[in-house]
Amino acid sequence: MFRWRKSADDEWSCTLHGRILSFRQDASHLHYRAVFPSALPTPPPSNAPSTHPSIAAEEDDTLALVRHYFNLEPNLAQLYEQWAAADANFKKKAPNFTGVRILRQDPWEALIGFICSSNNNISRISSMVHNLCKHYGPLIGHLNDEAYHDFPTPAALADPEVEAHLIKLGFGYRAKYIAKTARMVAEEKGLTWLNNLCNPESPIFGREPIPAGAFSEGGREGYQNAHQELLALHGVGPKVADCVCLMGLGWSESVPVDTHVWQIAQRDYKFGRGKHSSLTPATYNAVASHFRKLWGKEAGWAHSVLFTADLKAFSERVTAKVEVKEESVVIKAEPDGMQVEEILVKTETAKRKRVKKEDEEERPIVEVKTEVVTRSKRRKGR
DNA sequence: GCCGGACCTAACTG
DNA sequence: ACAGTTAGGTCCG
Repeated sequence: MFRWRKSADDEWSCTLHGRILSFRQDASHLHYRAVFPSALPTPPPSNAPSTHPSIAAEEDDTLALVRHYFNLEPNLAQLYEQWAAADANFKKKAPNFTGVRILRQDPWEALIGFICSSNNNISRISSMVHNLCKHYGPLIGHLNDEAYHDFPTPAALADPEVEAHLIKLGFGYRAKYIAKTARMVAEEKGLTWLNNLCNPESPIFGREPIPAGAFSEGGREGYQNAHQELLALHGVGPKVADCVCLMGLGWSESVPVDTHVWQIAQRDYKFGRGKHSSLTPATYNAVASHFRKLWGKEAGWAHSVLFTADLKAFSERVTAKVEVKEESVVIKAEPDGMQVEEILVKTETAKRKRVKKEDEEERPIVEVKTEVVTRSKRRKGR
């Protein structure tokens, strides 16, 4: 999710499953197009007569991929109602705060991305992930003269010289985390090990859903197991493990407790005193379990909504404080579909710019709930 | 199990 | 100009 970039006015692009996906949103629809690599590495030699072989509509899985990736199935309104009914603070802090969905990202990419995220800021995380793709990921194609690479495989990052190179690229101490974790996954545990930690209800793209176990305050058994297993990797603590569980493995009850959530827990949920005065592993579990008990099986989703709402409120307080006289333009809603981190970057940079440079003309602000996906446009060749 | 400190980096703060 | 702080933590002793 740290890889999405603005490819044009009002258009965002990223590689996904071997193709470049671009999105544009208007008042009623989310438009997408997919650009496939002109020369696939393994083209079936049997049917390669045409220089511009178009993919038959039946064979194009892009729409299914998009639906899967953006996790569009769950009923947002119903869930918001449920969370608001169970939690007065949620009701107060996150009303009408639509447009936050939990992406179903590739487990391996999520793992490395969140290892990069530790004690770090989003713009640097993005550039780090971008550098991983640029130097170790296969080239998929170009868009507006910009190269688009896929995320590197575990084997590509397991190369012995990776760590030194990443340090040169400014990864800091995370270079070692990435190199070690890549070696463990590539040479020891295997990528299937990681993928098999997925919630069977929302498996990696292309596989059939299978019911998962029963929900409890500590989370389903599969979730607890996945969280536990991930902790064995270097650079993966409880928070990163939960991020991977939630956004890479589809365990919706996972509640990542970072410093910000910890602040919220102390301020609004009576944590931070007595036995839970500091964020120890025990406190971490208590906080996460408390939110699971409160919000239920989709606790991780509710957590992201509350988190985003809170950060936005904070951001607006800051803006109001710095820029007292200008209050005409207010960001009203986030574009749907983007993952939380992505949203936060955009709002914050937008606000910063406005405050500092009086930069007008930011991204158009749309109040939409996009549930409809239409207009498949496909391109082939170059 | 719980604490305190170190840890890469870049942008921001006083 | 420049030390201190912060950013969606983790590891080590």
